[in-house]
Amino acid sequence: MGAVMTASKSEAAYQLVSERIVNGAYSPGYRLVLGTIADELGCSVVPVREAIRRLEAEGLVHFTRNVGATVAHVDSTLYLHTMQTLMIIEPAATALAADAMDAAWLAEARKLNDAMRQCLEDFDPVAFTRMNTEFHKLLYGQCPNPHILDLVQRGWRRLAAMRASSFTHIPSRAKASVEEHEALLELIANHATPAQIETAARKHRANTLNAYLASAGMPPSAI
Amino acid sequence: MGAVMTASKSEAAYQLVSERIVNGAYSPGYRLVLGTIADELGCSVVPVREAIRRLEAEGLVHFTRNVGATVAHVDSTLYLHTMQTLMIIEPAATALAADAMDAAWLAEARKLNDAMRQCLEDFDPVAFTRMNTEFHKLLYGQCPNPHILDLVQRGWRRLAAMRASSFTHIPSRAKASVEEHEALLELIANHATPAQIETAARKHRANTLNAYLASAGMPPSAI
DNA sequence: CGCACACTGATCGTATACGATTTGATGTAC
DNA sequence: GTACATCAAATCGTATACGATCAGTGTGCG
Repeated sequence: MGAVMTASKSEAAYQLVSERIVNGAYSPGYRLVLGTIADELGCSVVPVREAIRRLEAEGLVHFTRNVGATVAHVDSTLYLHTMQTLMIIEPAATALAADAMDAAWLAEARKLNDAMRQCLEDFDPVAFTRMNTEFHKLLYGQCPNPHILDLVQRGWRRLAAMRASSFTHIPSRAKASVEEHEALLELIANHATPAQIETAARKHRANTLNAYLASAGMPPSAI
Repeated sequence: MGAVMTASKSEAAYQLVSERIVNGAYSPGYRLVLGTIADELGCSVVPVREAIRRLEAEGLVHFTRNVGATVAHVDSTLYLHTMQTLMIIEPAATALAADAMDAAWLAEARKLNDAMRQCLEDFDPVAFTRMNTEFHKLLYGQCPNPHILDLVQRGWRRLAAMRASSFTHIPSRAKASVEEHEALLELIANHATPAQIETAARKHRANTLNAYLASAGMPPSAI
């Protein structure tokens, strides 16, 4: 046989719905009907229900008793809250991952950031966004604390779900972003302390958040 | 009627098991058998299963496919990771809640911290721990970002589950803790910036974490 | 004596079935 | 024309049932 049937149907349902939300195939507000998804997967509603509840815990879907589930609506508040959460956790994850950032890691990160710079010249925002996601994954991916790593990943998944619905994109930040990445890598190359790395990474995230806040006519983040 | 039957059975199962884990009635390693819990609640296994999976997502229980669920084992690593996560998130939540800390709030917090000081003199570690939990809840409880608030609460629930199994208690930190609380309240009373509040609150948490690390012969936290 | 293997009891995973609840529509009174 | 009561369809929530899987046990063979 090709693939080993290790995954449960509940897991399959989770993967399917999750991916579709992150991809944007299911837009915010989309009604998730248990029976429909169950039919599509060729299983009964019980595993689907479990998957939906898991996605609810992740904040990707909204669930109302006896009514059903919908893909979570994206509004400026939700976006703000997600960005704020990431602003706090991701830099910490990055700092905690400092030990794992060796020469090979640095080379890869620099290569990726250079590719992002190239995207700027090519006016390719789609590739830029994809690479930016990859770059940040490189930053926090080696975090040795699984709880923190999980929180960061969930945050990025939520962001992806929002971006897929083209909620927000701030082109004016792109150039500064690449430069801040560069500065951060420089810090890391010079063996800055984890605390310094965290500060710089948070600054980077705060700048992105504040650019959004400014565009929405709101005051900058307090922290 | 007394209570309105708004809660589903799944919710009831979640509440029951959750409370027992946090209380310590179910110790780490305790085997959670769906059928047994279902009988106890007078319902079938389906809602219980859903509750267990939710607790798994929270990190309170460990789940193995086709084998079953057990209350998550507490080891030094898990404790460390949980403390580290709280060290990062709770101070941020506190800083974000700064706006809501008015005179009335300050009075209540001071009263609680004074009561903690009294517990020190009375050598009452149980009341001290309870009040410490309350004090920190006061600190982060007004955080306007629901995601962050949720993360902090989950962290404290995990801590409670560990403490219930008397995993750790560091009496030598108690006195310093009260004094650090005092200093933090002083900062807040003097209208320090959220960033300053976050720094002080993180210092407080880092001290607690480092006291544990030192007692375990490990190096202090990098951030 | 130790190891491999089949067997068994317990438990999980999911399908099916049915009652409970909500929603939206229809009809009627005002 | 509007507001409200009533009803039907859709959907959810859970009970029950049964097949699937795993840990533990006993037996036979090397």
